Amino acid sequence: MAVHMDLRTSAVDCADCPIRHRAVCARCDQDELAQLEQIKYYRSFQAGQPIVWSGDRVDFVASVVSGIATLTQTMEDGRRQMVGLLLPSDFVGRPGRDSLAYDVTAVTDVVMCCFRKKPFDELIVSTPHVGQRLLEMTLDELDAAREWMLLLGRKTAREKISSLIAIIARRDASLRQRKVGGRFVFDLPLTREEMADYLGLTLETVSRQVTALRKDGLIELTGNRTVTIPDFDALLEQTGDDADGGMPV
Amino acid sequence: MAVHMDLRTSAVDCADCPIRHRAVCARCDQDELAQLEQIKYYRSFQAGQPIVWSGDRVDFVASVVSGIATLTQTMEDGRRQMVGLLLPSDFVGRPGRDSLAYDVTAVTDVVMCCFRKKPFDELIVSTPHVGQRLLEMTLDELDAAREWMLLLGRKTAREKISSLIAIIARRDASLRQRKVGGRFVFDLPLTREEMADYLGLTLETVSRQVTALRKDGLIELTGNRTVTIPDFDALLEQTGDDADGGMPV
DNA sequence: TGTCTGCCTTGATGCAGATCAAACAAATCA
DNA sequence: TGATTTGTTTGATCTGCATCAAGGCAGACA
Repeated sequence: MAVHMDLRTSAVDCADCPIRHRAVCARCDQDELAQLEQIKYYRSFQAGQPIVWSGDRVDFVASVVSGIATLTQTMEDGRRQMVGLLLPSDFVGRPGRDSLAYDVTAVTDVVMCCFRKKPFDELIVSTPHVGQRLLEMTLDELDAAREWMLLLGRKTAREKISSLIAIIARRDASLRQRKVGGRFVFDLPLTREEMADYLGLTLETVSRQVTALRKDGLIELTGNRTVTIPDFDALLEQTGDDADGGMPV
Repeated sequence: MAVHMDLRTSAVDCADCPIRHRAVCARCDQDELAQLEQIKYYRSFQAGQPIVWSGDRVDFVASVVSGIATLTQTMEDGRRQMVGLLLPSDFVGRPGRDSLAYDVTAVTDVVMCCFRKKPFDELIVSTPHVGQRLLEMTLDELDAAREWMLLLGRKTAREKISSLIAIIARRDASLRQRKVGGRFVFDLPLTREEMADYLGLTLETVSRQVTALRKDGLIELTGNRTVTIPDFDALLEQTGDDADGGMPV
């Protein structure tokens, strides 16, 4: 078993921060940034470690700086549904409430930029740009959640897998500031089981459908995790979404 | 076919508004309210009428004053998934973007309190309380969407129906400022097909499961729409959620 | 070197819910 | 008054995915 420890990583100047222009602080001016800097600290989590348990009191909100985390809901009998996938710059926590309704788990090693909750809540009231940016990010997440609902409620297993691969490819491209046209290579950050939890399927069905997409030439696999999409548009046709499929950037 | 017309109902003073204390204006002081009053107007929609089409340009955001509306996403081949259920005081529209990613439809006759979009966007920047309240409401909606995702991805048909009935009962009770304990009577605002669209089922399955719940004595029906819940806790046990199930008010 | 252990694949079988089909009930209309 | 429409129920059958079960593969560790 790995050492269970929360590393305090050395502080990073906001000016050098890799997520400076996308995170909740994106709109802040120098003055606001200085205030945030006062209440921030970094925490690291190892792959597989819980970050927050559902219902537990948390005294911080945070941005993902690097790595990937998930939000999951679990029923009493163990059925699990992923309800959020957090990539760098995504925000965790709920201003004005001191616990979350779902578990937050580090999928890879994760570094979070945490803000002490109470002063952060006050910042939302006192300075405009944090709240405005948070509203915008929350609206984006709501849109994503609604698209996810369509996937869960109405798509077939094959459409679900194709959609997930397309979503991850797009977010990966966006983080790396690339475009997904033509041939595109990236790493799946999730195991088959995590993909199943995302999609409302079993891991066996995920495995079968991934194999099917591979056999149909829509994706290529190097090992279990590295995916090559030879033709992004061809993959999109398998998702069930209409051609124009929205989502700018 | 009914007359297709947008009624301009007579203006209502915000002070007398039935949703004054719950809507996006809940936190506003007199001064802010006066500014909102400047840019607001009422619109009525008849049951079944579209309010906004996905992708269309909209020049307003709005609160539902009375009646019920739905947000739905539709795939090319006609598969439909409801992604939002709007009751009085709920908000429609996306500040900073001039179209929506889903259709908005009046289920019953609906009255909306609309705000012209451009000045509303400016209000969000210039006055704090509208943006803060909107953030809070959006976070609530996101939580609800995530619970809905668990329902869509992992619950059985019976659990879905029980959950939907419990949700509607709770929201109905909240609007009427009652509690749902013991025996509780209310009207289902949705047809079987709309329930199916909400739950990611077919209308036949909805019908069968409603019948099953009735035969098991968990609900009683008067006509197709009026539901009596003789024992709310017994119904909750069918939802698959853990006993404490969260959600204050 | 062998043997765990975690993750993935593949096969056989079963079932919940979809699909197809028909009939019923209540409301609206001619 | 009967005819049409809209929403609902019920039955018969089908099927996509879950479930149950085994085995494969690569990296970690003794």
